[in-house]
Amino acid sequence: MSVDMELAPKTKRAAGEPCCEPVVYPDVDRDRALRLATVAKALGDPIRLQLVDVLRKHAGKVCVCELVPLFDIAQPTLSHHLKKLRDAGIVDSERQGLWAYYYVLPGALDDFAGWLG
Amino acid sequence: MSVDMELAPKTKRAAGEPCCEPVVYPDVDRDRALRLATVAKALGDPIRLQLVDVLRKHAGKVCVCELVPLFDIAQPTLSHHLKKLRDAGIVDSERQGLWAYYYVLPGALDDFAGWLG
DNA sequence: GTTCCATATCGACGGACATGGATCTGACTG
DNA sequence: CAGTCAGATCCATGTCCGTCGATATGGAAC
Repeated sequence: MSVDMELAPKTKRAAGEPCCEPVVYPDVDRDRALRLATVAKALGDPIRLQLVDVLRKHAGKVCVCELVPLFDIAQPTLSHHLKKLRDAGIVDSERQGLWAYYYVLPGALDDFAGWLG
Repeated sequence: MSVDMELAPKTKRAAGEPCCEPVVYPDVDRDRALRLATVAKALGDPIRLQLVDVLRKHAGKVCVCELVPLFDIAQPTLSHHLKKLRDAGIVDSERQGLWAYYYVLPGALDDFAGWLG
C-alpha cells in the first residue's frame, strides 16, 4: 500500500493557505455516526459483549437468574449492564412474576453489522 | 417470541437452593470478549467512527491535514482520537516529512465483523 | 397480614474519558 | 542559523463509567 499522490499536499504553498484541499468526506452523517457509536459503545465492555453473545445465541428469552452465575460481578452490576444494553436499544426485557427475561431485539445490530461490512 | 419454558426456574424450591440451573453459556471466552470489546469501545465515539468510515472507504492512506477540517474539534483532540484507534489496533500511521498518513489496518475489523454475524 | 425472594435503583467511590490550550518535536524553508 | 509548519504530547478541566453495598420494589408463599 502506498500513499495516494492525488492526496499528497503540496510542499510549497502561500502563507496562510491550508496545507491541502479536503478531498475525502465521511459517508456517514453525524446522526448515523451517533447511532452507530451508541451501539458500539454499549458493546465496548467485555461483560456486555458476552451478555449479548449469550442472548443472541440462545433462541428465546433468558432469565436473569441464568446470567448472574456466568460472571464474577455483583448482581447490581449485572443489572446496570443490562440497563445499558436496554438503553442502547440492543435488548429488551419482560417480567414474569419474580423473574425477568431478557432477549436481543430483532434487527438491533443490523445497521451496525451492515456498516461494518 | 415466547419464554422458553425449559429455562423457566421452578417457582417452588428448597430454601437456599439456587432459583435455577444455569443452562446457557457464552460462546466467547473472556479473552476474546476483551479483544472484541476493545475494538467496539474504540468505535464507540461518533468522531472515531466517522474517522474509520473515512479511512475505510478511501483506498490508500489519508493525510491528517485532510481529516482536521472534517470535524468541529481542535487538532489535539483529533490526534487523541487517532491515537485511540491506533492503540486499539484498528489503524496505523506513517510519516512522510511534515505530514502523517493514516490507514485502516487490513483485517483489523474482521474478527469483530465475524462475531457480529 | 408477614416473610422471603428476584430484580431494580440509589449513593458513593476510584478511575477512565473527551476536550482544548499550551507546549514540544521533528522536518522543511530561506 | 532562525523561522515556520504539521502533528504529537502534556496538562487541566469536567463528565462519564464500572463497581458494589445498601436499600427499594413488587410479586409469591405462608
